[in-house]
Amino acid sequence: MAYWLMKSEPAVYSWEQMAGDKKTVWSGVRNHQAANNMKAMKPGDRAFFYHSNDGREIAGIVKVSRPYHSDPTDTSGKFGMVEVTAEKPLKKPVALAEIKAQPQLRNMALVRQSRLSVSPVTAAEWVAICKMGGIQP
DNA sequence: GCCAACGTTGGC
DNA sequence: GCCAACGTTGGC
Repeated sequence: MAYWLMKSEPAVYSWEQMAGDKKTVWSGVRNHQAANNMKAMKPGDRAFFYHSNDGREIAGIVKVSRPYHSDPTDTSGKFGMVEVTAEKPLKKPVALAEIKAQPQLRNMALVRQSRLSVSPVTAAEWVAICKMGGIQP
């Protein structure tokens, strides 16, 4: 069981839409590092749903419901996608500023590589953020 | 709106 | 294979 973080601009696709849709495919990723992270995902893995740009906070949790497979929006055939299902919102969204203020979270991929749209999360980071978000890990 | 980080492209 | 130019992401 691994943990991840997936970014979305709320103006494009928000947590509210994610929760309404129940599940969605994470298409459109065109970065190899992000794609490799999705490749490593297994059904049942969980990911934080992060609002980038406008919001800058973790809003909810999704679960991987289908492993990496080809992305029909990529005509080159190089990139794939996973399918994720909304699990639950955080009781209290966790802002990027709060994450940066926590010494034990300073090494998060989210902080260190701000442009990476799909990044790994360690078990310790997962637990700490769930606690900050007011939910059970 | 600005800019840092970083990926990609293309000339050589 | 190197590197300058350029485009994009995303925080501030």
